[in-house]
Amino acid sequence: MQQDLKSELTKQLIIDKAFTLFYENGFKTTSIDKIMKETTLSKGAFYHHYKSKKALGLEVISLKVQKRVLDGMVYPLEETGDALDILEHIFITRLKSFKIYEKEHGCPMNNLINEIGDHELAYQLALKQIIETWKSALIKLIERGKREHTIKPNVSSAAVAVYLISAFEGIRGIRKLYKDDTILEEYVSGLSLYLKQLQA
Amino acid sequence: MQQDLKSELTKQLIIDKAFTLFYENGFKTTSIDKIMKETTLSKGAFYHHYKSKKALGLEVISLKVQKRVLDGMVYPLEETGDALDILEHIFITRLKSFKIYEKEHGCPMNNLINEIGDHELAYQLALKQIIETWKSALIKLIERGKREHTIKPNVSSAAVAVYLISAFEGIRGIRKLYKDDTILEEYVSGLSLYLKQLQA
DNA sequence: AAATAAAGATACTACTTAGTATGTTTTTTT
DNA sequence: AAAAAAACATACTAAGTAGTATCTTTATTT
Repeated sequence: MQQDLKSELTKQLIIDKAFTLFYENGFKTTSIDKIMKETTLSKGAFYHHYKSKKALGLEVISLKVQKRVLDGMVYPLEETGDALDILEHIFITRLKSFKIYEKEHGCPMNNLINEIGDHELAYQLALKQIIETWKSALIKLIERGKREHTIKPNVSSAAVAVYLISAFEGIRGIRKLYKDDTILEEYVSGLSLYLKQLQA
Repeated sequence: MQQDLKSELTKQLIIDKAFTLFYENGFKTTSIDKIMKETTLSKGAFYHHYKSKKALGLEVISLKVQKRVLDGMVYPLEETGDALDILEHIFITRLKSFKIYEKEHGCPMNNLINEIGDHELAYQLALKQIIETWKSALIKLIERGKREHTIKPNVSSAAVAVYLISAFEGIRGIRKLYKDDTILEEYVSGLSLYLKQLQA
């Protein structure tokens, strides 16, 4: 196989397996050995492509974790239509569409924020960048809603954005503790109310 | 020293040091050796009092972590006065009163929820119980607010309770990524708005 | 085709981990 | 005061950890 392509495929394979193991079992308790066992490649292969576990962690965050948030929570905000409807759709419909697997294991980003968000500046920056991108996209949509008179003008867009993100990440952690969706439905109900009150 | 008192003091010492290390460095990366080095006692002493690290973790949750939440977030809900004022005071004033240390390291309970909330049923149950207690106390206060006509009657108390808890835990994780309080102030602003809209 | 470099494998080091076995010291019971 | 039990200490085991050194295999360049 062509060398640069082979190298790229191997790195992607490592990143994919690493992401899944980090998500299911946590970052710190996932060893390079466990990751490479999943890829059926060797430890030598890993250290040929990455200089350390930290370097891998950063790539997993900036590639896999970021992509998930962008695809699921950011790009959909850029659609056309009523701003509040879009918010409702993303924060509620999407939450309800999660598989049991995703409900059990929470949000990959939030898991990392709480596990390693205060340990290394590099992780902090990589994770913060995702949050900032998300927040900016939310603010942009809320501002549009104000201009189009579907959202009350006298609310701080940044405040609403931060409050929406906080509650969403919070509930994804808390849901892990439960075996059914009651708590999710209560969150959805609380959020619906919140969004209705933003209506112009 | 009297034996049962000595035993109790040693266990308390271990739990205290364990809580701090779990909080600062995470549960999984805190070893029994590190904990016992802090106590200046030996590993033998540890395994005389606890049968495993898991047993210690459960005691830390049900004693230290639970106590913190009860003292800071639950008991104050039982005070007399306007229900919304109490909510505002606890969720806002308290958040602002946190030391840099607590802002940097987030919420001990939320850290544990996200680090080990999906790993062991026993941890899940212990953490869930704290959330349920908190939620019940919030519902009780909101119900009182409705009876006293300070809170709108047509909102679901459980939904509001869950939404408040979610956002609070969420922001305490997210704050870890930042070096200043801007994000906290935006959260507070978003929450203020939310509470005002609950006013009867 | 030969030389070179990248990709990957194997075997290691030095260290950390939870937990155990067995010892000594301190307190309590008789 | 002697015996028993609890509190604690020391030294270990077996398994796991990140990372390195050195090898073989595969692809690229000349």
